Amino acid sequence: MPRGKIPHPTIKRLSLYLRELESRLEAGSATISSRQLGHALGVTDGQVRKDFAYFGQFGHPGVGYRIAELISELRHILGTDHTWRAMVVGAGNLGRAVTRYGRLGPKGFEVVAVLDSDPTLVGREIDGRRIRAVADMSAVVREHDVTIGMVAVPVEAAQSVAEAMVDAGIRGILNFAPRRLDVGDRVPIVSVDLTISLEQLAFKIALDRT
Amino acid sequence: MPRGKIPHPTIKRLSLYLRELESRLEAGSATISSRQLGHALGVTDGQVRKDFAYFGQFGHPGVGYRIAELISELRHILGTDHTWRAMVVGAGNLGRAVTRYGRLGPKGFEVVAVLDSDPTLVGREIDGRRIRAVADMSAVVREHDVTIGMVAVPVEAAQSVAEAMVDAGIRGILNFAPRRLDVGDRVPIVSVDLTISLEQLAFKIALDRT
DNA sequence: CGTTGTGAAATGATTCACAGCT
DNA sequence: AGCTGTGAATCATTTCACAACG
Repeated sequence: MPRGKIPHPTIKRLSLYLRELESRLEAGSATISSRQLGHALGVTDGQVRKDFAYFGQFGHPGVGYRIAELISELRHILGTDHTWRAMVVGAGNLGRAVTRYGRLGPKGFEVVAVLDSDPTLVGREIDGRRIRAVADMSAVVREHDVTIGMVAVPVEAAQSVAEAMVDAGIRGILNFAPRRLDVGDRVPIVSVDLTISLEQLAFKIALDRT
Repeated sequence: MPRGKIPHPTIKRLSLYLRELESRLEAGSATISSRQLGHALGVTDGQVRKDFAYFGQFGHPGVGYRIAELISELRHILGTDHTWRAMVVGAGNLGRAVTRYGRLGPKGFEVVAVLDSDPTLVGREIDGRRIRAVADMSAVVREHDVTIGMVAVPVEAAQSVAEAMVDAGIRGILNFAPRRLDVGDRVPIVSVDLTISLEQLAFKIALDRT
């Protein structure tokens, strides 16, 4: 669907546009101009128009963008116009928080399984889902047709869990462990690292001071 | 300390370099070349050298970079050569997970307080820290000399908590709520949004398919 | 030697500015 | 009148390539 090559920063902004648009639709707005949308996220109106133009012509001259329409387009582009089935590996604090995280459904994601290697946890329930053994990962992936794996285990176990996920047929990994995972380009990985976010914040605070 | 203007992408990589270097130091390595370090993160050797060159001359021709030395330099640049005191607002699943997150100390961060608005939670303990009322935020910030605030409340409360943090004298915000926070440039904000990370992953998976 | 530091060249992303549509 | 879509110009970042160094 994309016409030509898409800048990486554009893709990051697409999600931010979508979040803003959903909030405005809920608030009752029907249309929005590139100027208004850009202002909300701190980018220029031209940037907004260019970002969308990589994927087609979604706007209406003299009017702006119809919010509901643009939301569908963006969901289609991001691939969240259908639901992705995800599994969480690691039922510790973080795994439980992610599993119980609400509002994922309307965004196109669903946590369908939770796994842990601790035998005392296996069989318990989190938010209505019975914890399965990590050893059963392949079966779980098959049973639930899981496409996304979330790594929420201690850092020492993260690499081997990631490899097991790929072997089990997962298509992408969301990594919460504070280390680089090497799966040799076999599936895409997105990482969320608390300490790295904090470092970025610390740097920005120090800049402010100057 | 920085010579000239620093590209934003460079700052993001600094944290990644640091994480890799700490892991290699722990594994017993003493030096590393720009080639090896770049290979580990998927960037070119030239990129690595240029990134460091914005801040000074840390390498040794014919040898590479001495890891321990480079780690100190990076920590100094990022401002994590001293400890930042942080407070978590919101003692739900996520707030508890963040509060109990280990290994923050060696990275230069410490969660010194946890707050919640639910009176039935106030007074309870999380990981040895007594939960305080959100109404006492200013006092907590003063008592513990808190500089970083983490927003771990439901999305509806996020904006007002952020404003309260700024009023209480916080210097930077780490936001876990899935919305944009507006504090009018008064303090820097870094956001961690699970749904946005998942969308980015979904997009990458869809690309792979092509 | 192998490896850094760094200008110069190439590539990539953003801003500008305006024709054209409603 | 108001706003989009887009080529051209500007600005930012990365890559190249090589002199200088231990």
